[in-house]
Amino acid sequence: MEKKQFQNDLISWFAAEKRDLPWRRTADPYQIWISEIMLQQTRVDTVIPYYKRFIEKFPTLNDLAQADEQILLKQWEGLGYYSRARNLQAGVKEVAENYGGIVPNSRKEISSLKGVGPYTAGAVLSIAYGIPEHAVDGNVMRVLSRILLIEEDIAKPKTRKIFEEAVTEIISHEDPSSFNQGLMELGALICTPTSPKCLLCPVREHCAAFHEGKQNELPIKTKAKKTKSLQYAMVAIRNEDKFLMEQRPESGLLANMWQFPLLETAIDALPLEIEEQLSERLKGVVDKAEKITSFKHVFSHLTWNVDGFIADSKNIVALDRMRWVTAEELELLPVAGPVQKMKTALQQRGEV
DNA sequence: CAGCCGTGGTC
DNA sequence: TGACCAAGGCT
Repeated sequence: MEKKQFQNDLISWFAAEKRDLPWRRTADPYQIWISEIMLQQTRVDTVIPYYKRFIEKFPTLNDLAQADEQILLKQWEGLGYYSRARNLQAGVKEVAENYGGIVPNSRKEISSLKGVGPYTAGAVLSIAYGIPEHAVDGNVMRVLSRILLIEEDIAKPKTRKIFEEAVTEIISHEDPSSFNQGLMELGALICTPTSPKCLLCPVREHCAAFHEGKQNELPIKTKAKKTKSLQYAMVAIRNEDKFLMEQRPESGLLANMWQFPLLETAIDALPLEIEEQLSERLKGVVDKAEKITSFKHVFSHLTWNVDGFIADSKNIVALDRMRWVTAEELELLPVAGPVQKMKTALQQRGEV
């Protein structure tokens, strides 16, 4: 491949066709960092409103470093992968304390920050600082697997190294930012997973797969395993105008997010069984349980089948990591998808 | 390394 | 409707 010509074709196309995205209107390494974390495994259209609100709420690195975790998680609510938010804040605090508030500009230092892996390190270094470092994500592996006809399985972790070496070899030293973003933009707009638009591709003369007619066979990617399924009862326990909420554990699924008390159950658990198990756990009396909804929630690696109940209680004292809240206070707690679905069911009954 | 970690869109 | 996908990182 003619390296120089490839760089020119890619960068020229990017200059002409790039989308006008909010994080492309700033040169602030902190704001670019935010965008890269939000974009991990998440679509551009989904990220845009979150990014705008987030930058408005936490305009500077110090604003985020000093933020309350509940406020931060509330801003992240609905985006998913909530450990990203907590790792991001941990990384930002490190920069505030150990780097004088300046995002470090070496791969070694920036990679030591919580939540910053090989991709994000290269993205921030190249986009914010113009340093010719590789930033290999799913787009880049798909695009280069076709251009360079690489037939390694991109689902395997060790394959990423092959692409990092390839990018290091061909990256533009004049404009590494446009080069890296150009590869990703090409993957998003032209060199898509299915039916790539080769006739519109600015670098198709450099593409080995196109010449061989193999663009639809690449990349090679083994399939994911199917997810496990779990059955739960989620119970809105009411005492006058308040509901009992509990905060999930500090690690694992939906860490530190809030939920209505949750009980792993057999399929079609009866209201009486729910009352009994909850009274036992909460050391009080839970009664008048009534099923009000039933839904499925699919996570990346498992599925929750949830029966939603409403129940009464009079003498329950909030235990560790629990709190009685009004409908108004409930709106301030960060909650994930399953609890949102429960809140919707409660709203339809006029309970909140 | 494999498994864990969310959500919403698409075909 | 199920399977796959989208600018990954942590353990």
